[in-house]
Amino acid sequence: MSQKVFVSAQEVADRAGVSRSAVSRAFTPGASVSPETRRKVLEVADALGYHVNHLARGLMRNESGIVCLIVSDLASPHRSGLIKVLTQELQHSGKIAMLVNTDLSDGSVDLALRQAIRYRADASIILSGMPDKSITQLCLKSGQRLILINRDDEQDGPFRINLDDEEAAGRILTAFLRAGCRKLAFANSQAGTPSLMARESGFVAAARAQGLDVVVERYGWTSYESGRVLAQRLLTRSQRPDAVFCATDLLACGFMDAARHQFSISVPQQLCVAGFDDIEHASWASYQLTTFAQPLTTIAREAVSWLESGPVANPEGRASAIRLHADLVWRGTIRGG
Amino acid sequence: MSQKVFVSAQEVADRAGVSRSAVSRAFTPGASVSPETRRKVLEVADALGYHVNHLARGLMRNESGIVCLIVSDLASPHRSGLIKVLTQELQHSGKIAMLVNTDLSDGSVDLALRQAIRYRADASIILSGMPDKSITQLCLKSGQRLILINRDDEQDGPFRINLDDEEAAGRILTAFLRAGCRKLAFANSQAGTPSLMARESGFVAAARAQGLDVVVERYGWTSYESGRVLAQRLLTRSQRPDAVFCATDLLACGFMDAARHQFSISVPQQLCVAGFDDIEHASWASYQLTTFAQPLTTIAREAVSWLESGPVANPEGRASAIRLHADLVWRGTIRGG
DNA sequence: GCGGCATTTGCACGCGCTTGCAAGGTTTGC
DNA sequence: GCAAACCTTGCAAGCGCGTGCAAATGCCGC
Repeated sequence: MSQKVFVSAQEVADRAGVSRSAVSRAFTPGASVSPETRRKVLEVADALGYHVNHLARGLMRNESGIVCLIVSDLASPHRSGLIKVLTQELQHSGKIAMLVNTDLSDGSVDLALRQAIRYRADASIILSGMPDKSITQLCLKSGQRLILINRDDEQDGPFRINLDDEEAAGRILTAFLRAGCRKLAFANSQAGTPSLMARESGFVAAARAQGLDVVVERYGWTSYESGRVLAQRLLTRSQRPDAVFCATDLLACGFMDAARHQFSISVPQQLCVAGFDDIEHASWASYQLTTFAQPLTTIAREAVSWLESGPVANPEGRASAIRLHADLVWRGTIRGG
Repeated sequence: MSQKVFVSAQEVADRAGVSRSAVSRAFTPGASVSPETRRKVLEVADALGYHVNHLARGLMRNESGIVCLIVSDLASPHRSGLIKVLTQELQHSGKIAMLVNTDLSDGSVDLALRQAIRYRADASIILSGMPDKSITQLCLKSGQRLILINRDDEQDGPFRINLDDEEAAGRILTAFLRAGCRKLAFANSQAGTPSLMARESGFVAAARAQGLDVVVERYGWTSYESGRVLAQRLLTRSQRPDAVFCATDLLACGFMDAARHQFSISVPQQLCVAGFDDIEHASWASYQLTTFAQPLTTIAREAVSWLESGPVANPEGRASAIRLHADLVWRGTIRGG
């Protein structure tokens, strides 16, 4: 293929009149090398355009510096926002992100993890889907660290970061009730993701505790289009809801557009709407959606700081998880406030 | 750090009763190995959870399989859409994407390219910013391939993929004129990206050719918020424009929201608007924006197929670039059609 | 001037893998 | 039946680097 000819440490050593080990040490923080030698080496290296080969370094150090991000539906606002802060935080701590898109086939989360193993990634962060238990075990046994974000898994071993979806659902119910709503609905996708289901069941349970029923409708993917379809279904019922909690902002946007433009329902006068994620459009003038903000930065920081925290205390991958709080962002789609 | 203990080829060899070379060959397509040996090896490998170490393989083969994506503003709809198709196509051709976020400091495109060199990436694809010429030369000299997307650079060596922005600008002018608009405006960000500037100058030039003037306004980043500010500036002029070409859909969304909700101007009756990119929201009911579609899939395919096309014909990095056509997506923000 | 110590340097080995080379085994043609 | 051709296989070298170890250097106090 391409004749790649990178400058090697040997060339730098020769030009600087030192041994190859000296070059190696010059690029290793804290190594035993005199300041003057280091300076000389760095100078020559810069002039020659030398860069440490991280493939080889990873081989020796048994630590590649690579962290694998496993994600599907990568173009959705929430996902891309999360990826953005994750890459930022990772780079900040000297690591580099490898991105695996799992949109294609089905068992591809497993395939993605295998890819991570091949490149000897220090860790994998899973944002979508759910790996098979066997492959999870393989990763852990190999010493790879695993982080699940909003996956709410029962498996022990991986580090899990979740939001308190049920609690949020309870809060939004209170807001609906205070606005005088009684005919409640929940609009969900059919994805069946744990966090989506937690929002749903949390909302239903909270309503039931108040003696109220919730009409639950699920359809398709977590997308704008699904939101429209859900509106179609929920707003044509004989008992039209006066408050809808959408599992996601994207659904909420589609829902609102259908409600306004198709059914000429005014929000929030005739219908209260809430979403989840606080994607960018939620704040746009056309939506002004009341929703829950995902603490993206906190999630990323927690993930990275767990990675930095050294070896797992308990060798037999002990359970470890945190649950974060989602702030309610109050805008204009719920009356009162 | 973490005691990573991956299964090695030696262990597989021992268990399968073959030499280490046999294992290596079993995992190399087209290598000289009997079908039976290969089967045996793969079986044992699977049982043991062996995975070829791509760091070591990359070291030997002088080809890591890594392609570095260098990008800023990663959460914007257009960027994330591009990243999505790029990762897809790369994975399809057996490569893996490394993601470098350049949001932080300024010279960080250069830093990103250095990172790509360290990991001996087979190629780098630059979606944002502009690398220094010296570092570009270093990459090329090292045998790294370079792709610039929508960067419209003059440098020879890198492969450049661009859109025909000027031609698109001409087409949108025709559409405006046909709708009876004569008071033209162009809303741009201050980013000064070549493609944004090409849209602007193309539009201005086309208008001038028709004897018409264009009011050009530039402000801030390429964002929704900037669109609102631009609307503020353009719609309060004594001579209010009746047609605005926004350099980007995001700007157009902000512009339209401000026009409607703040100035109570109806689109397209009183004001025609066009954007560029065809991001997802452009098709949403609240916007129905007439815009140009970036041929994302084609861009990604062209990029990857250029990577696969083997060594550069001309050793001294010859110029090589393509210019793609942006389709006009006709929706509801221009009268007539 | 010299022994003791701390610092710096070079040597050589190994990380896990690929691959040229030659040896061994099997098939084919005559 | 034997040589030539082919397919497989193992050996060993080497990819670029980090690092333990021992040798070399420099410094200090006496």
